[in-house]
Amino acid sequence: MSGVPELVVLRLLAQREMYGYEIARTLKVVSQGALTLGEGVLYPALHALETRGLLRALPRQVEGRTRIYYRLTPRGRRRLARLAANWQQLSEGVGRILGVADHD
Amino acid sequence: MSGVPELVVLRLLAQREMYGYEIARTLKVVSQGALTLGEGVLYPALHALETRGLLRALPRQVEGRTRIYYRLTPRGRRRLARLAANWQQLSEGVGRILGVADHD
DNA sequence: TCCTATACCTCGCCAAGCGAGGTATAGTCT
DNA sequence: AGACTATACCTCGCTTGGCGAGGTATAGGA
Repeated sequence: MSGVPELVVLRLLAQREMYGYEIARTLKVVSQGALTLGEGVLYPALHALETRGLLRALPRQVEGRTRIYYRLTPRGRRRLARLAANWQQLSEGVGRILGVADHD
Repeated sequence: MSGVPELVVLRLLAQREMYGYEIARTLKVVSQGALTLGEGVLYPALHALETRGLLRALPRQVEGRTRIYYRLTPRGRRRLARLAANWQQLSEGVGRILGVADHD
């Protein structure tokens, strides 16, 4: 219905390349704790997005640790636009329902 | 993650008693088409909500057809408050992610 | 040595979403 | 009479998604 994890991951990566752990941290900070993706959600999501050709994986060695940076592909960018529009719709729709004084 | 169907159903019923078919129609109208619950979502949701004691079912015969009106219970009202707050949180969180100019 | 932080991963469960199909009545149109 | 539309309910079964719990490994500080 909402596809929030996919949406927010794509949105962050539209800014710049990031690796999984970083995405998780950033999400928490930017959303002020309102949005937290557990690793059991995040990593499978990243793999799925890569498989579907929306992300490119760029593994790098940094300070002895492996980081897999992800970069948005053009398809990913289009997908993001679609999902963002959907979210906007949904969000406004729910907003209208929540805000009904009364109807019909 | 979002629990949108449950939220909007409870919200509508907080206004007044309604029956399933009516809920579906109203949802569509009020949300201006942004939000549509198929019957495969709506009816199971209503049954679940009733089982969990958040709704009371009130079957009535109207013009030769059976309508099952639903009324919010006090527990349903509390649940609605909780879900609405959650939604608010989520919605704002996603909003912040979508609106990032840049961070960190 | 041990703990914490960083950084990745998968398995398996449960819940949710949702299309497709089914039943039945009332009213309208041909 | 027959066909079609709108109303009104229902369930089955598939697929997706979310998510906790667990596992591996390195670096650095106590």
